[in-house]
Amino acid sequence: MSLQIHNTLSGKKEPFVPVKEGEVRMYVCGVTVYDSSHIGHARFLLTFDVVYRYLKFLGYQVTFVRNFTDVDDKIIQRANAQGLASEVIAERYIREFAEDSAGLGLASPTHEPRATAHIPEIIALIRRLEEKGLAYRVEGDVFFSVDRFPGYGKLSKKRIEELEAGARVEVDERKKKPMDFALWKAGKQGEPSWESPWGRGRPGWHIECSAMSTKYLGQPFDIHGGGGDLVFPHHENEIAQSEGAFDLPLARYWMHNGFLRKDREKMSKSLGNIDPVREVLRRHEAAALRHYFLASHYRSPLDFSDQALEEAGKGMERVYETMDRLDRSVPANGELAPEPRLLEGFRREMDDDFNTPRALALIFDEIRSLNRMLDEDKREGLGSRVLALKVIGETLGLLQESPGAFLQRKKERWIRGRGISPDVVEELINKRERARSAKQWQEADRIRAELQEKGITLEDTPGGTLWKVR
RNA sequence: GGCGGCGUACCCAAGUGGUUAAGGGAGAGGUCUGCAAAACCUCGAUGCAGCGGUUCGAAUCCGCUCGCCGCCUCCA
Repeated sequence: MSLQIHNTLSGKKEPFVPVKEGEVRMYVCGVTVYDSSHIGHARFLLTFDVVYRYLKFLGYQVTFVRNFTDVDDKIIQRANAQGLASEVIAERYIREFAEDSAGLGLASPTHEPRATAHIPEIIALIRRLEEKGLAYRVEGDVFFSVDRFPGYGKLSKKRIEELEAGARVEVDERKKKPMDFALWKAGKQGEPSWESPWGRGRPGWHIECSAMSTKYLGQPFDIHGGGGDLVFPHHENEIAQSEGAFDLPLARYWMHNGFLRKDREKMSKSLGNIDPVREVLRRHEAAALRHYFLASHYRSPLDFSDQALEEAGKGMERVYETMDRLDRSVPANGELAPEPRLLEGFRREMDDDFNTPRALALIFDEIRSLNRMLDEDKREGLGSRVLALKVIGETLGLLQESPGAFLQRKKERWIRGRGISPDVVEELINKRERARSAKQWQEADRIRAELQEKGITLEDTPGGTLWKVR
């Protein structure tokens, strides 16, 4: 069995066959940089981060492109509201995005192109559409004519007539059809604009992705991804533009992730129910967030809550505790190869449209089994199994840091939040140690209770007393 | 109105025709321990929103009902 991917185009899982053997080219629609990324963005970012990592794990040479939309109505709005240039706003949030991205432990895409750096390509593409009679100008604007593209609606399974009937927004009267969309917008005072055959202006939203994906990946390329809300109209329009221009499919596989919800409603700016990535990362470990996302399938809707994240964090702690235990008791051995059975199991699950919940289950089964081996002091094959576990963890983007570092940071975060000094804790532990060696159990237990009161749990191990936070 | 999705144990969540319905969190009992903690072991849905139907066999297919959500407008 090989990799199967659910393709929005067909609505079914299909065997994945790349255009070019051994290579995968994928494009994922990124963010519009007018505000901080929120946790809903984190879902699509992590979804495709894992897709990217897994394809590499399978041995493909992957070219991964994720763009920034850095010219757009909302950026302009925001810039004007703050009396700043729109480039300043875009720059600010691109920088923030890089920080969040690092915080989330995302692997860097091959290219992260910006719309404003591809104006010539965009103009060339629009000209081509004009020449082919798929676009028309009205004053300084250029629109795409959906009537001239027969496949319009094939991705979102919509029919143009029905869209017109259900149109709820006021239509620009200058358009031939209500569903026609802007490829180029005439420049206005106080907006960024570029010279073009149609006068000064700026690109419409959808055209940048067509121009950039084709530039970096060619056409057709393998995988095009994004959040489910981009299916219509964004991706539908990309298809119309690119396929209209070149008479070739744009992408073979279209992948869309489900939404993150809060209190059963989609997270969105307009509802005001969003949590910025940076704030969530202040409260929770990135690994907890990742576990939480991976524990459900990428296409399912998922409800966000701090409690769920808390629980996911506990699971990850168990994993890291075990890894820590293994690091301390299994000597590193460069000669070992990762245990193939475990890797095969992982592949079997992931090949089924990236079934990360199953893959996670595999990890936890393995964690239990390894702990048991340590408990029973059995060591045969332990090294290869640990190695395989690390490979899998890395492929899912989990286990990106050493267990020691993870556990230490978690402790420090907690301590800092409560203004407790580690020195004081250490001192109490020493005091208890003395009481214990004198078999003064009452005193020892009193100290334990005192620390427990503060949320600190003691763990007596052969190597001494360890402490951990709740 | 059109299109699509969801409803599985206390909570989260896999599984979409066939041995015992994954896994995580919480809970109960146990092993270990001076006592704990951690780890491990055991237990936990005779049932998968409800009702019918197809089938030798259904959580899984079909129909209806109830409840929830998304897209159709900027949105990951």
